[in-house]
Order: sequence, then C-alpha cells, then structure tokens
Amino acid sequence: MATLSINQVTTQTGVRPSALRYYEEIGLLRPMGRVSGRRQYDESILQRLALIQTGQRAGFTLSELGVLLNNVLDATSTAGDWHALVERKLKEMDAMLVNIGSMKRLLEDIRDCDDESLAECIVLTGQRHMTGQS
Amino acid sequence: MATLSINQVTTQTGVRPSALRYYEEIGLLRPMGRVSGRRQYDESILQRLALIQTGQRAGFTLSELGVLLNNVLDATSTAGDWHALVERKLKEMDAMLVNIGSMKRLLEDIRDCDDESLAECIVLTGQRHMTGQS
DNA sequence: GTAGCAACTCAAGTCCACTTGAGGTCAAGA
DNA sequence: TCTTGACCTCAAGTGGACTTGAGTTGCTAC
Repeated sequence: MATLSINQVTTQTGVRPSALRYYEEIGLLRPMGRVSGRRQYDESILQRLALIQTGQRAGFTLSELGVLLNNVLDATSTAGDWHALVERKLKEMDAMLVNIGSMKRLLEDIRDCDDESLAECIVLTGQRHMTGQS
Repeated sequence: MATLSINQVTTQTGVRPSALRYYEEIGLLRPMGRVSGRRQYDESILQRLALIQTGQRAGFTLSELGVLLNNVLDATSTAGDWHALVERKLKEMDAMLVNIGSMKRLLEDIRDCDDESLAECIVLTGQRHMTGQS
C-alpha cells in the first residue's frame, strides 16, 4: 500500500498542507507515521478528506466531522452523543434543503429579469417572494 | 404603517439587537429613522430579515446578501456583477444539494446501526460510502 | 561541505459574523 | 427630582477555519 507525502495529498485532494496540519492539530486526522520528521499518509486519507470536504459543503463543522470520523467511522469509541448529532444534523440538512429551494427559486426569477425593465421586474418577483406566493 | 422598535423586531424575527446594529454598520440594512436617538424600523424590515435568514441558511454570506438586497431587490443601482453572483450562487447551491444528499444517505445508514453490532455495521456502511457504492 | 529544497514548528494574523462590556443618554413614572 | 429601563456608541473579544511568516532540520546533489 503506497504511502503519500503531504504534497502528494495536496495535489490529489486540493487540501493545502497548512489545512492538513491544522486538521491533525485539532484531532480530525489522527497522527500518522513520520519518515525523518515528515508526515506520511496512508491512501485511506483520500477518502477521509473527501468525506470532510463533502461534509463541510453540507454544513458540517470540523468538530462535528470529528465526532463522525473518530467516534463513528473508526469505531474507536462507542462513547459520545453521536446518535444525537446524527439526528440533529439530519434535521438541519432538511431545513437547509428548504432554504436552498427558496433561494434557488428567487434567484431563478431574478435571473430572468432583463436590465431594461429591471426595476419593475424586481418589484414584481421580489414582492412575490417576500409575500410567500408562488 | 406601523413602525417597530429594535426590540419588537427582535421578538418578531429572533434577530438580536446586536446583529441588527451590525447589519446596519456593514450596510446590509440601510439607515432608518430615529426617534430621540432610537432606531425605528419599517415593517418591511421583517421581509428583509426573513430573506437574510433564509439566505444565510442556504450558504450566502452577508456581503452576497448585501449585493442582492441593495443592488437587486431595491433596484437602487443596476451596477455591479449581480448577474454573475446569481449564476455563481445557483451553481454553488446545486453543488450543495449534491453534498447534502450524500451526507444524508451516509447518516441515515449510520443511524440504523445498533450499538451492539456498531463496529461491523459501520465498517460495512462506511466502506460502502467511502467506495462510492449505493 | 555546502547549496537547495521540501518539509517542519510555533506564534501571530485574517476573515466572517457576531457578542460583550463599559460608560452615556433620554423620556416616563413614583 | 430622581430613578429605572430601554436604548445608544465604541472598542475589544470570540469561535471557526485556516493562512502566513520566521526561523529550523534533514536529505540529495554537486
């Protein structure tokens, strides 16, 4: 199984070295081997980082991802409120879906205004959204 | 048309006075009337704040919302790249929808693990997600 | 052996979105 | 009149997620 340098991880994931060191510092990534002082990463880091990136874009904080990665996915510990976290985040995500839906509809309507009639168009679409009509 | 005190706005929207003053400071809310030094809000503030809240939960920064609120919804100015912003945010939101979908599926699978067989269950569901299978 | 380069540590800085705290003002009620 | 309460300003602090910069170490090549 190939091992990766910090720079190889960066080029394959887009996550900068400073971020990788920071993740390690806050315990999101567990300390891994060193060769003459330099970090060596296992290929499994790539999946971990993919999950971190997906999670962040889905509204998870790093500490929430830490609970999932360290308590759940690694099963290093059955302790902790990860059940509660999972339930809470599922609700939060459903709320986000609703909000994203609203904003998408608003922006799609606004996008279709042309610059000439911008003012009136905006008054119309804006009012429509502000008053909760479809 | 009724005017609202800062405290009334807070109770009706949940947005704290400190946040309202901050929004004003950064130009997200335009300066409004004062009565003996105290801010007086028009009822339309409620819709504006609703949009801000929805926007924030949909991943908009306050400065992005400022562009929409001040350049678009108020039509005070046709200047600025709000077209570009709208296109960019629509793409970002679609990406968020995908990410939220992935995380939801992961958490729903994890939730259904029971504590006894946690370790194995997680290995299975975790692997499934890590390797991109459904 | 020394120059170069990639990586290292540690402290400090940055951006965002606010909150907190100290001290000040003003109309209304006891 | 005097106190209370709601508001005010302004500066500084907070938490999250990193980045930046200075100074150091340790192979590798010449």
